[in-house]
Amino acid sequence: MALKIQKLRQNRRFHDVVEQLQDAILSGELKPGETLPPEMKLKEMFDTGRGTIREALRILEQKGLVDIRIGAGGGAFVKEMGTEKISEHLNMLIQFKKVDIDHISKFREGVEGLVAEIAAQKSTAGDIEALRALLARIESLLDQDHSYWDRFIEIDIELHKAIAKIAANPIYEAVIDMIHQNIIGKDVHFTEKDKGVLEQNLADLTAIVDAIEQKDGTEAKRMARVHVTRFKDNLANELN
Amino acid sequence: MALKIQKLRQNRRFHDVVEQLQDAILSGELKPGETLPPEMKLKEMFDTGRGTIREALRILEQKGLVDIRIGAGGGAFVKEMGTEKISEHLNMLIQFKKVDIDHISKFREGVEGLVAEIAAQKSTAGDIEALRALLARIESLLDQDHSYWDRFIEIDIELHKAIAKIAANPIYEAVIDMIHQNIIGKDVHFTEKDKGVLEQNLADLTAIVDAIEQKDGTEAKRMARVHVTRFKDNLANELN
DNA sequence: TATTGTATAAATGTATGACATTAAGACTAT
DNA sequence: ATAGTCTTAATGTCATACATTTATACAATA
Repeated sequence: MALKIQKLRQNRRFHDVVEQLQDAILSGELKPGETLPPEMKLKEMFDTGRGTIREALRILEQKGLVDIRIGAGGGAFVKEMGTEKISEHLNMLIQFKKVDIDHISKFREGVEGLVAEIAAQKSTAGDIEALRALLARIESLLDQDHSYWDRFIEIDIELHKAIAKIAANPIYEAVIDMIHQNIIGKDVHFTEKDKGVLEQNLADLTAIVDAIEQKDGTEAKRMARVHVTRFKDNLANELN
Repeated sequence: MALKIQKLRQNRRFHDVVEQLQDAILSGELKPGETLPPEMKLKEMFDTGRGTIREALRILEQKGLVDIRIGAGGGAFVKEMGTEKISEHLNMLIQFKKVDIDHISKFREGVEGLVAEIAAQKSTAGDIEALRALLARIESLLDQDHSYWDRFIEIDIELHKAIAKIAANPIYEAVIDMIHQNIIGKDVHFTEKDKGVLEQNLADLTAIVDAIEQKDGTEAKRMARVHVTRFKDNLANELN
């Protein structure tokens, strides 16, 4: 026979502790905001040394599952999970040169296209109204002094998130979120000469919303992809 | 002014240790394969207790930056970074959010479609050869006793991963990986009566590979989506 | 000669106990 | 009311001892 060997994982007690606590959290047995028992209690419960417990807690903390606060009323608080840790890793991969901006942009292009397409199929009148409100906010931004233009990206992202929300699939939302966290913090600043770029972006976004309103999935997808590509190119120029 | 406050991070010595070691790794000062100094040495170097060092090492390990082996010749080995942690976290995220199978499947449909399309554009003769080899393995599986058929899913996943590899974008690979992690462990078993289903699946996969070989991205995408959808439906029936 | 056993040493894994530090809350004094 | 002070519950850190794992060298043996 093929002799199926399972690499035997090293017996490490803290690993067991992590697993059990993680299961409790992911299963919802321990809800966000609640605290795990204090180290001394855990030490007794698992019948192990305090060091072991602490190593387990460090791992859970690094996984983003708990938040450890010291002092009275402190302890390990179960956290609402988000995408921070994922983008932390993404950033590490970028530093390690395993991933570059182009990879991210290409991925974003694909996913935002899918999302826009689905949103076009599912959108309601209320959804469109919300999107239009965001477009209006961008427009009013452009009427103001250019020192306000940095907020453009923020609202742009809000709009993409709103579209993802319409698609009504939490995985798309999470993935979109992961990508956006990576765009934020790039710290770009727009000057007077960038006005054309921003107007172009606004035109793109408007076209996407129009297509979604008309339930034209194909066009929504196409424009979303065009927009993302153009966005990346501009960002590359800004950072150059 | 807007008063930009930075939440003051709690003074925790192990955090400092992590930072310094992480910098050394990310900057390339410590290269993959090399080991950090042993705990006792680090303890001296940082002038701190061993527990503190160990907590720092646990964090680095969880970050996927080092691999800790015990025994003589062991230690903390700097790892070649990969995308595992990203898929691990994505996976935790959807477990935490209790995303249902249907959302995952719909997402998978979209992403596998994109990946197949890109792979069709980038595939080389060598790539096709590898894919054909996997198809052959599935075929030979079907010739055997049905007790072997459970391995079908494994190879199916291998094939999808191979396609993702051709697309040559680590982010897609990570996402595909996350999806597959979620499918595995469903523990389906095929019986004699499922032969038709498996043959259908094989036909789908063959069609995908054919399309990729002919650089027909549109068809590759279409078939990938069909395959994923059909796969889900069958799985649902098996589990029912 | 090839294999099997054995001793050694180098590293991580674990347990225990003591003390330091932090921060919330109660209580006091002004 | 506000500011100080004490108490206390928690995590943070250090030191020491011992357990366990594993690579390596070396010896014993068939």
